[in-house]
Amino acid sequence: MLNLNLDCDTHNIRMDETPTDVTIQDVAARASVSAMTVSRVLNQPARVAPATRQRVEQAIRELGFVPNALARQLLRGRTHTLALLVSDIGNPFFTQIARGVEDVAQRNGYTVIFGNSDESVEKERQYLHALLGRRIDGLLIAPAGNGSRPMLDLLVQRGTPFVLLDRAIDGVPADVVIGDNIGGSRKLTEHLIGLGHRRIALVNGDPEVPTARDRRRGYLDTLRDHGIEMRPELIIDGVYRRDSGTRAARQLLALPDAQRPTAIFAANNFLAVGVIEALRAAQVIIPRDIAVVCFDDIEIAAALDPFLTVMAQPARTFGTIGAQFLLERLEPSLSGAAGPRAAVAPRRVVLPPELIVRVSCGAQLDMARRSVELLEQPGN
Amino acid sequence: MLNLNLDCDTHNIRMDETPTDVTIQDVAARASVSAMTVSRVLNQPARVAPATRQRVEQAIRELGFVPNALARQLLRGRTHTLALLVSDIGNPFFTQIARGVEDVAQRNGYTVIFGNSDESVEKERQYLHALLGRRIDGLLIAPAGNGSRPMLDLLVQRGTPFVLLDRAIDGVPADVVIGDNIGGSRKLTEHLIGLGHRRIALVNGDPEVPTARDRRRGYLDTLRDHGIEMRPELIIDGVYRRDSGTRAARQLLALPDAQRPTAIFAANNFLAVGVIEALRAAQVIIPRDIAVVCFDDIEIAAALDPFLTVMAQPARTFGTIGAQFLLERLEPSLSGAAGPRAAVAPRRVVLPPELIVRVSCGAQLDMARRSVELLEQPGN
DNA sequence: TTGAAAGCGCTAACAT
DNA sequence: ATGTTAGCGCTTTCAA
Repeated sequence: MLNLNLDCDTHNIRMDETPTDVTIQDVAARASVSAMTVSRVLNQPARVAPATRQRVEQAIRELGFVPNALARQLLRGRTHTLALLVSDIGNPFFTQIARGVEDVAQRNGYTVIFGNSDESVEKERQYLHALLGRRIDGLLIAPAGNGSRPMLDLLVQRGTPFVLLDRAIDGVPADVVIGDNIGGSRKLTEHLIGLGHRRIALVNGDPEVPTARDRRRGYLDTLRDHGIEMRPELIIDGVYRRDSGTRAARQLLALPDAQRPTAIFAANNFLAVGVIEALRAAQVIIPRDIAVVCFDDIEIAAALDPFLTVMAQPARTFGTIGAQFLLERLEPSLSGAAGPRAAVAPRRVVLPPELIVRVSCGAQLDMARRSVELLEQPGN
Repeated sequence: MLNLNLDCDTHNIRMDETPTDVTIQDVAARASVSAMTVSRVLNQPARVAPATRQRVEQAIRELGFVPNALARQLLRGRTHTLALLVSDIGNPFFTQIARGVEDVAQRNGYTVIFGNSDESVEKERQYLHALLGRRIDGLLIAPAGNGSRPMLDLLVQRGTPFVLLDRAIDGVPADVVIGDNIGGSRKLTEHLIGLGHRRIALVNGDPEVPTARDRRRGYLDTLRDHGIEMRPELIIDGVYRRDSGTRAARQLLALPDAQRPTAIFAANNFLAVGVIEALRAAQVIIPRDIAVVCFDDIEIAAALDPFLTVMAQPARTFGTIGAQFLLERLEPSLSGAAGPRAAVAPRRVVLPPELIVRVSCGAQLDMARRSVELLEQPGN
């Protein structure tokens, strides 16, 4: 695998030369035209004589000229750049959103800057400042929490359109794309109740986070509707992280037998993984000893373990719709030839999540067969 | 959950007013100083009289002034922006890399633009052009394939430093951060051979992709070293995607009994998931009927299913090291007060992956218990 | 310590 | 169809 460089045209690295940009002037000189003509070839090719155009295009190619977008942006006041600020880039939910945003943006000639606030309002603030400095045209943001308001107000003040993803914030006049956290939470809880569970624990994230609050609400409402008493010791707050789930599960397992839950509702995918880990470590069998359901999908895991019931959200769609909202504000022509200055009122879209119950009789038999044979010939 | 807006200071949306930028001039006027003074307050606060500075700072705050980075960049020729172009943002491997890059960049005052080439050289080309237009200072790229060369040559020509991540490309004079795909592949294959397997299938990605080529090589070399005959029908090429894995597994299952593999080596995490799905669908028990190992980690899944042996790569480190390489080229001062113009030769780092065998006797017993009880009381 | 002038690379608005 | 002028918002000289 030793690769001798047999290539002849390998360019040399000239780190020493002053990295002078190839400008439009250079191209103009090379093609014996004015800078304006080059500019026109770039922006309105039809308005340049074919012969001239060809000459200019060749010069561009020969010089490897790539127009400086900064200069254009400075002049036009538009950067054709969007930004997506999420609270956890490691979460597949946000990754999917990113795909959706990137897709729509790319198709419309926009570039996307991704940022990761790590659930920290401070980091979020830093990012926003950098992004505003870069004069992004619009922002999609999954706010770290209610502490994000001041920054959002600044955006409003500056007139930079933005879209709230996944988490709404009270009183912020912006488009919102969220999931039905209360409804999804209700369905998940009802699913458990329908299976006969009464002592259902909720392993939740930070109650400051809107989604966590709503998931808790759906859980509580459903218990109440079914006349099941809410038990404080079965509700554990934390953060949307694996270790938080592990800790919560341990705490639940430490309860006296009579109080221990028969089912655990993990309010988030990471929490669920943590919970499952802790349960296995404690030799607790899912779902025999304790059942587990979770809000958010764990796509890959679910493919490997059919015993996980999840509430899956159409994450990618969060991104595409959010990006479309933004683009409609940026280019009114896109919003279906709308009125001239019809300032669209903030929109709010609630995307319904989907309950995915993968377990089936067949799967169970499969699992049974699997483990029975397991001890005979381990081969992994 | 109906949120009446009780807030009084909610700013109105003024989409109609011309969104005139607050400029340095505005601040200067407000503070009764020249633009230069404001500029200095921003860049070299120490060189401004405290009294003046305070006045300026207040004006900045009052006007909500955020300096236009575009103008500064245009002037200075440096954007303090890096770009990360990966081939699949949905892959946790690249997500982890992104975290690493973002981390280092942020800490050094750089912004990162993420791009997703979707394994398409054409999309990659479009992105690169947009990025060059934006005058990024440096690029980290997991090239889509050997077809990426022309673009990389352009980067070399322009003198924009870049780092190749995960995939090296012959004859491109740039820093490289890759994993030991051959070595990792060998270990994985040896693991299977050690367990007694002889008919080991390889479910691989596109042979055009360097990592796929290397993983194949490690597999082949190991078979040869152990005197095991390579069987063409057991080597299936495809792409690094779940459905490709599913298809490959089906194909393998369709082989006559005598030829069917006893173990499958999935060359990538997504392929592995597809393979596992297909096997379960066919009532094939892992690892009794067929063992499965895979290159790349499937972190979450592994937490749920201990029967998966994987070759995990330190993805995040790929990102941090890559970003550091870039920054060292951009700001020589970072590279340990190196010589003035010591043009560092291209560096090549090979990060060793780690074999993770999670299955244990305890886990097996756990699984056994689990399924035995399963049919009695399903509760998920 | 502060200011005036010039210009980064590009394009809108006028010429021609 | 092509060219000229001016200036986007900022910072680098050079002066005061």
